[in-house]
Amino acid sequence: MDSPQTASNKLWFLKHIRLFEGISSSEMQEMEKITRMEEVKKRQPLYLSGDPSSNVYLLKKGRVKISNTAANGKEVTFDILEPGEVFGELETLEDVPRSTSAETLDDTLICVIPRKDFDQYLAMHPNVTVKLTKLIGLRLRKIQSRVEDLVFRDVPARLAHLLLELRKTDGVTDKQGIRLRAKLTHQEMANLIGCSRETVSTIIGQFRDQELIQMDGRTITILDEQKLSNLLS
Amino acid sequence: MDSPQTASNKLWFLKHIRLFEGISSSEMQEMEKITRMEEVKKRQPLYLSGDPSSNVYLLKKGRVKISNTAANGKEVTFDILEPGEVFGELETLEDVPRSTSAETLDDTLICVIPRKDFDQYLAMHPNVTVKLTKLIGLRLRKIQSRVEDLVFRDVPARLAHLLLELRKTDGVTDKQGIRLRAKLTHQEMANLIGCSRETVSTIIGQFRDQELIQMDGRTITILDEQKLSNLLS
DNA sequence: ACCGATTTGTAAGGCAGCTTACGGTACGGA
DNA sequence: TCCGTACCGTAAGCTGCCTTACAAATCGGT
Repeated sequence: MDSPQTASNKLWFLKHIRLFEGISSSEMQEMEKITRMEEVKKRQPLYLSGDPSSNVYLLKKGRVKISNTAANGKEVTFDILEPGEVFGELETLEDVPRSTSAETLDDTLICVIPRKDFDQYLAMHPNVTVKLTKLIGLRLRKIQSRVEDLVFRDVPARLAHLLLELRKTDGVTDKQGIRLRAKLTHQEMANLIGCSRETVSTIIGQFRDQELIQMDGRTITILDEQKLSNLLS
Repeated sequence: MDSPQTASNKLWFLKHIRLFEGISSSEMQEMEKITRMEEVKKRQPLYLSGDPSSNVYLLKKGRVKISNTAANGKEVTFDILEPGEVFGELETLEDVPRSTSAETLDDTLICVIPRKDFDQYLAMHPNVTVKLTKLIGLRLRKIQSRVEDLVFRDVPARLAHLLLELRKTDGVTDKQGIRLRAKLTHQEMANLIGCSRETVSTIIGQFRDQELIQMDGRTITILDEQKLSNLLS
């Protein structure tokens, strides 16, 4: 087994971070110098809304949930990040408190970069800054489409949309259909599409009855992608 | 009256663009060279969703609405831009089709920058790139809070929130309270908070009855900011 | 100052999805 | 393999908002 604590391994991991796609390896080496690698167990908070924005993170292994919780306990999930993503950089750019919380969903491996070092690094590596701008731009477009979903679509359509999105990042084709590795709870799906847990249960049940999906324990398999797409209308 | 077509005036305007806050005037001069100034009458589309992303825009005078329309004709408004904003740069960064539409609300003055020139300019002016990243970051946080609004709050709270936000960019204090220069129709407010026009009419009526706001024609004056804030809870 | 076009006010009826409630099921740690 | 805890399924009742409908008011261009 590789030991992820070694510097050589850190470099190997950096290659798989989207921020460094198309970036020279000497520039990655410089980034390597300012990062600290950490293993974080599942279900651990990395930061909470309101915290000072002292670090930027690179996700190596496992998934991280970016969310926010209202006073009454209700939660929205903005994104579930897969390995390769940068996160936590938004607020550090302006040095304002965290506007979201981040929590690991699995046992993860993350790189931690102190805010100041990240700022300095960006100032010295303009092409990485351009890449970062593009990544933030992609995220903006993604969340714009979340707003459209909430305004234009009802819950069945939003849920179908979620499943079809998960298929892209998380789907594995097998004999019956496309299996989603995600294993989200109904509550987590509800937080992603903005509805109650009970409604997700009901609609998932309808999808199962209509043989659009199949459930094996907590694993979802998409059986009929076409009919699911039709629900988006 | 100043003639906005002259180069000297273009430069004067650039100083008032947020993207160039803290940027040297020699760098602004270079930007000046690649821009084309245009006057656009009110209610004109600048681009539509699906169009090729050929230009970036700087808004000098008047307001521009960034929105999207569903197949059934329903519309979401993502933002109403005030003078000083950059827009249309998101999709040009990646050279993908427009994901939103842009339309003037007033008679406007805009600067048009061809995509390639903007790209080149960014490559040569890293500090402007950093500034752009920060601006896009701010927009991302703004739209995240729109998602929170849609999920956490009911229509009265969302409308109160909208009015309080408009007060920041658009509010003028006068003897009765804070007058909003915006003059939005109920339909436009509905598109901003994700509800029907009729519901806005009803809730605005209730706010008036409770003397939280006052209406003079299409002008809204906030009478009791405190009580309006309480509605956000 | 006029007139067509746009916007506003209001109200009844319907329904999607929330809330409340509770029993059953699966999971994961000891 | 047991047991506590978390998650799931389902259903009845409620409600906030949408839809439909139409009349009144206001706007803006000539």
